[in-house]
Amino acid sequence: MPLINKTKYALLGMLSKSSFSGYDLRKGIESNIGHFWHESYGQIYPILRQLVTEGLATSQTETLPGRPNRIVYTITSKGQDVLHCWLRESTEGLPVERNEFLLKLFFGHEVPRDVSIHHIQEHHQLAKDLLRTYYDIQTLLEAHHSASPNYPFWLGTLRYGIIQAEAVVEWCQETLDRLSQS
Amino acid sequence: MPLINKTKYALLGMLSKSSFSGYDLRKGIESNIGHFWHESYGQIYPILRQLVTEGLATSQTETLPGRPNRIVYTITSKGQDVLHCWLRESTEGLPVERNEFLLKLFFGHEVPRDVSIHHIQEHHQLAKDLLRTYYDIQTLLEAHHSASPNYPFWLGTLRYGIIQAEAVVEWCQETLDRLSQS
DNA sequence: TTTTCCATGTAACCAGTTACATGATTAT
DNA sequence: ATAATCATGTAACTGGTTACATGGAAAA
Repeated sequence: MPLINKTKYALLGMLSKSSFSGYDLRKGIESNIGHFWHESYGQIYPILRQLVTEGLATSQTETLPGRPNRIVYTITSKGQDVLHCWLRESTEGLPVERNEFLLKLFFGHEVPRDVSIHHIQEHHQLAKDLLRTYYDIQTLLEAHHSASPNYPFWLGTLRYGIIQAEAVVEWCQETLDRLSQS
Repeated sequence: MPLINKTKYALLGMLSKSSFSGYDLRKGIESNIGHFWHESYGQIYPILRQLVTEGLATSQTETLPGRPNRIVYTITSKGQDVLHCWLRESTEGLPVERNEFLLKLFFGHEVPRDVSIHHIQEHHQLAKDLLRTYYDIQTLLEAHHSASPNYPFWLGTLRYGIIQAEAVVEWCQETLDRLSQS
């Protein structure tokens, strides 16, 4: 059993909603949870076959004329058990991710003040852009999925991103003020 | 030149403040920027020697009786140039980090409602604890470093953590409400 | 007396991305 | 004509952690 590789569960989670080929899984992950989760083909394809050998999914090859074959994976009840078991487990601690932007800011005294100010202004713009994207998604989510049983959960993950991005926008304003006047 | 390995710059940044041994660098990184940056010995020691061969740092071995030898590294002016050059570069994009907590929440409909609620309550507690830690650090920072030229930058990185943690606390309240009533 | 601290170092491993190969089809 | 899409797959690489080895000193 892997220590930190959660790709398996991300794939099982997607397969719990519907059957997918490897190719579609990648796209589905990107569009549904792409703001906090990525998977590359180099991970997806080997692990899908692993799921089959472990009995957590089955595969059927679709042959369509004039198109490449598709291998469609379907979760098994054993796969659902494994997914549910993982979903019940607590996530331990907040993992410390490396933040290169903060690393540069921390050593900001080494370079002229306006260098850091410029970095923060760029960060500010990124956060505002991201926020607008999130607001658009929120509108779409409400319009198309507000009746889905998944809605409160999907809205929850989206709101997480929104609140974080709003906080970053505020921080940029506050910090630009401080660096300008001190 | 490495594509994403920034350990070199983290080490140069620390060395720009003062000379360090590998052992002390680890501790210094942990206590100064440990909330957004980690380094392990497996990275530190090889890269320190690499800094010396690249002329970015020099090393002197300290021999003290009854203690293990220490190898103390000092940044060179070339090392400072390299650091300053990196500090001026823009950080591109916000890297998407994997968030296992959100992954579980996204698939929350697969398990009973109280499972997700429990996860959020735990997350809430973690965020509140982290926030108290940050507030304590803020008090210490103000008391001991408010006159330092580094102060606005160090405060900036700390405030970033505070604002993010406050946002998470708010989100937990909002989301617990929504999941309880819907 | 057992654990922790000091201090350096490396081998083995794990996770993950990138870049490529293949080749037909469809859109620009 | 050129590029993008569909679709699977893998080898090579990079980044990073973990676990261990060494061994004396000081603290619990």
